[in-house]
Amino acid sequence: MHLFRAPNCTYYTRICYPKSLRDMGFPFDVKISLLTKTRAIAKKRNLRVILAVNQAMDSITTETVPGEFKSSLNKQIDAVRLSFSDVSAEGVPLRFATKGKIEVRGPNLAVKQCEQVPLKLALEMFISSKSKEGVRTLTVQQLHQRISHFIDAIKPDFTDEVTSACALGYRDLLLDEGRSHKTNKDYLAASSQLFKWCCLMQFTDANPFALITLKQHSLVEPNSARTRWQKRDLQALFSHEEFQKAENDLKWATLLMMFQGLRPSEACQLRTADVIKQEGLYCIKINNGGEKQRVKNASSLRILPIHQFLLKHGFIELVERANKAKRVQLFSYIPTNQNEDWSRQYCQYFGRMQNRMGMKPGSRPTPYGFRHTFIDELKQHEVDENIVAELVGHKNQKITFGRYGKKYKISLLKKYVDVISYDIDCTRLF
DNA sequence: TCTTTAATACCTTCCTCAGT
DNA sequence: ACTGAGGAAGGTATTAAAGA
Repeated sequence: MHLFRAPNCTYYTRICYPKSLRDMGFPFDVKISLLTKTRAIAKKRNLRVILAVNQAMDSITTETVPGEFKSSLNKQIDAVRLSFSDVSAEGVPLRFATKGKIEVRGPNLAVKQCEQVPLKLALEMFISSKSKEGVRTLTVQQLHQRISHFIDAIKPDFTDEVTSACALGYRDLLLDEGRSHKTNKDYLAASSQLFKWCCLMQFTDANPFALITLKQHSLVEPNSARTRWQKRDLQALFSHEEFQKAENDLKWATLLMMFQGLRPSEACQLRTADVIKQEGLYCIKINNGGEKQRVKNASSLRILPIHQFLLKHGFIELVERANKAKRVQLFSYIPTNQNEDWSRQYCQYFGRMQNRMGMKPGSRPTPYGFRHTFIDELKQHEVDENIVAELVGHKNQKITFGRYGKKYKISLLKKYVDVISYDIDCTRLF
């Protein structure tokens, strides 16, 4: 019997049976993994597991059937592991020394003393704590909305009233209400987050949502979740008078998505200064240098050579005109409402235009679909996944640091953006 | 043990509807 | 046309489990 340590504090305990037992027909050994914050906690927990296994082994007689013993041992080990949930990550017991009295301190919260914490108060405190984490306001708003949905449905008054049975009942209710699988998962995750926080605050002993799952998997294939634009859709769009008479901003933003694979918001927030020259080639720099300009995440930062189609139809001239007019933003789109949503105006104009074209919401391809189309076209042309990932700003974990870590040359990327060709007639567009 | 793959948690953005 | 609200999906990081 020995302990060894694996990276990131996963501790494995491997228990090898003594030879005498192996001779009796116990050809297996037991492997237990424990994930903890510190080595000290892992050691303590391992000792408890080993104790349980030792006790079980002592009960082995010549009558013991190996298969049955294995399953009963597994149950005992699980029971020990489950008992760890009464201990927080730092190894501090969650139970109070003075049970029932709760003391809360926070910058904006007076010291409170009460027998139980009202759930709505806990929610407000959680939300206020969450909004300090530097996440987008919409994220916090969405969390609030989804947890409120749970509270309104089940109507518990206090944090410690919520049992796993309540949580399960709520799950069933969600399943009846007919949202998508992923949305249901996110609803459950929101409430789970609240109770996780309640555990840390010592408002509750356990997270009632911890073991609640949805089981049935989403039937939607990940790569067909949103429909791409087929070539005939693109041709129909280009030859439709609604698109031809649309504002230039809308046309150009659309072209940027089609030919460069930009996200709608990335196209809408482009500045004139983001069109640069590198290695002698015109490029678009996706960055967060401007006022209110932002990127989705670190891997979104990238420099893209501009596609020949855009060059041919006057993209550089457009930028130069904007420069001459001393415009900071390339387009007239501005981040609207408190969410500072850059793509909203564009997406709404585009959606209304599609309505006029007779394309029905829900079944029509959407602006984000241009990005799917871009990626899919490159995929169909057997372009290396790493190249595509870099063009669209995805993180690619397959590239090993130090070996393939260098960025591709702009001239190489240029060769690949130009692979895009939709073969559409655009003589009347410009 | 070490590596690879699958599942989950969490955050951000996009899409649509209804009210004004 | 603009907003708020809520549903839906995209995407990364972390964690669990399986494989070699």
